This record gives sequence, C-alpha cells and structure tokens, in this order.
Amino acid sequence: MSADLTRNQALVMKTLSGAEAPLSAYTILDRLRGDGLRAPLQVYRALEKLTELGLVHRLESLNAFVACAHPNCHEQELIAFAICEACGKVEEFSDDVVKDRLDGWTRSHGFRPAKTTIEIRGNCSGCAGGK
Amino acid sequence: MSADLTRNQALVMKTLSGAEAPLSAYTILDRLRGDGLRAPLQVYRALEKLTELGLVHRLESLNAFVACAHPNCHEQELIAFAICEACGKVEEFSDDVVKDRLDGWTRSHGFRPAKTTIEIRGNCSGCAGGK
DNA sequence: GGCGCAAATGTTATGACATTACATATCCTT
DNA sequence: AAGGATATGTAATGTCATAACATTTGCGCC
Repeated sequence: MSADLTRNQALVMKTLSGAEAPLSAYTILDRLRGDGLRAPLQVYRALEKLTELGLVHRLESLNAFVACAHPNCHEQELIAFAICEACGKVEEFSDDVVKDRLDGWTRSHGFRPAKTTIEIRGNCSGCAGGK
Repeated sequence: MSADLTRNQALVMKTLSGAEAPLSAYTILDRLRGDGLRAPLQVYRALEKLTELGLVHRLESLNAFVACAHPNCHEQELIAFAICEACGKVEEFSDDVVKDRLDGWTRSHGFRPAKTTIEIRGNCSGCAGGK
C-alpha cells in the first residue's frame, strides 16, 4: 500500500480514518492544530493528494471529506454514497448497472465524462428505524 | 402553471431562464442589482422557493443553480445532470433503470432516501468533439 | 373597515468553505 | 554540488451561505 504519504497527508488521512462521519477541511484543521497545522491550505493540499490516490472521497453535497471505505480496491470506477442526515454516517457502494446506464447515456450523447457524483441523502436504517 | 411568483422569485427565475449555464447565487445577485436587489439573502430565499416548486435545480458539485429544463413535467423523481466543464452547459435527463437500482439498494439497506444527486462532470459533444 | 395571521422582504453582520500569491524547504537525480 | 520537482509555510483574499431581527404585504374573517 502507499504508505509513502508525507507528514501532512498522513495526519489528514489518520484524522479522516478515525472519524465516524465526514469532516470538513476546517474541522480537520482544528483537530490537527496540536500537530502544528495552522492554515487551511495545508489541509486542502493534503486532501487533494489523497483524493487523487483514491484514499479519500469528497462529498459534494456536504462540502466534506471521508476516508474511502475500501482502501484496498481503491480504484472503483463509480461510487455512490448514502449519507445519513441524522447520524452523519456514510455508506459507499457501487453498481455496475447504474454505471452501464450512465455510460450509455454519455456515449449516445457524445459526452466525455470526467467525474461522476452520486449521493443519496436521507436516513440510515438505524436512524429511520422507528417508523 | 405557477405564475404566482413573487417579485423577487420572478426576477431570479427570469435570470436563470435566460442564462446559458448555471449561475451562482452571487452572480444572480449582481445581475439583479439594477432591479433593486442588494443582499444575498434575497436571492437565496427566492432560490429556495423556486427549488421547492421544482422550477430550479441546485448543482451540488458547482454550488450553482439552473432553471429546470422541463418546466412542465416538473415533478420528475430522479434527475441526472451532465455538466460540461468547458462551456458550462448542463443537460438534464432521467433514467428509470438507474432509479430502480438505487431504490433497490436503499430498500435492501433500510435507508430512507430524501434527495438524490447525480452529476456527471466532463465535456459535452461540442467541446470534446475533436478527439 | 380593520383585526390578525402567514408569508415575503429588507438589512446588517457573521459564519463556513476554498483559493491566490509568494516565499522557503526538502528530496531525489545526475 | 546543481537543479528540478514536490511539498510546506503564511498571509490575504475570494466565494458561498445563513443567523437574527425589524418591517411590510396579502388575505381571510368578524
């Protein structure tokens, strides 16, 4: 595995890995002030690299970041996220049929996709549970 | 149709309808200063209402807004967006198979979905064209 | 008409998220 | 040791969004 992360990247990665829910860049920064980080950019730069490596995902609808749930097979092409608005937990999954359908649309429209976002906001089984 | 928009809502709607690409709330505000708008909140409140009415969509990955492309059938359940990063144009489509697959996942995981976002960033046929 | 509620508006201030610009340091290769 | 690529540090600024509070407008109802 890519253990050759730089100091800042490793700090950010560790923070995200230990979190129960997605964190904003500024929250990460606050948690790392004790380790010497002071400016947003230090966090954003680490996040950018980690995202490139597939170790971290950005949740667009939240403006926040999560550690990838499948750090091994981290080259999944299309990932969907189910985000609980109550407890904050995020589940990550992929679906080949969905991928095929979206690919079909883009191909037939001459659209060249670069990045696809699928995010389902709602309540997880634990939080929706009751009713 | 709901022509009973308030003044601010109508102004924002008109601005978005006439735009070629998604606009940020602040861009809308700038275009409406001549009409008396001064504060972000005036725009955000109108956008909130228009979004509720299904006349406007928010693009999460852009932090921007577009007029719905299908203002008549504006109760589509799941809409996907293809966003060109070169020219900014957005195409809107829906796919029942994708919807069924995502519904299947949420049902089988006891997840109660509230809002689903599907956004494909890339280049449209016109802009990717060449190669 | 005028009372009262709900919705919309106006305004200021502030909070939250992200990047530009520039200086410095570190590592790896030759 | 030289030189380039990458990573860092720091300050300032830009961009997106909401809180809090006061005021106005539309409208049903006695």
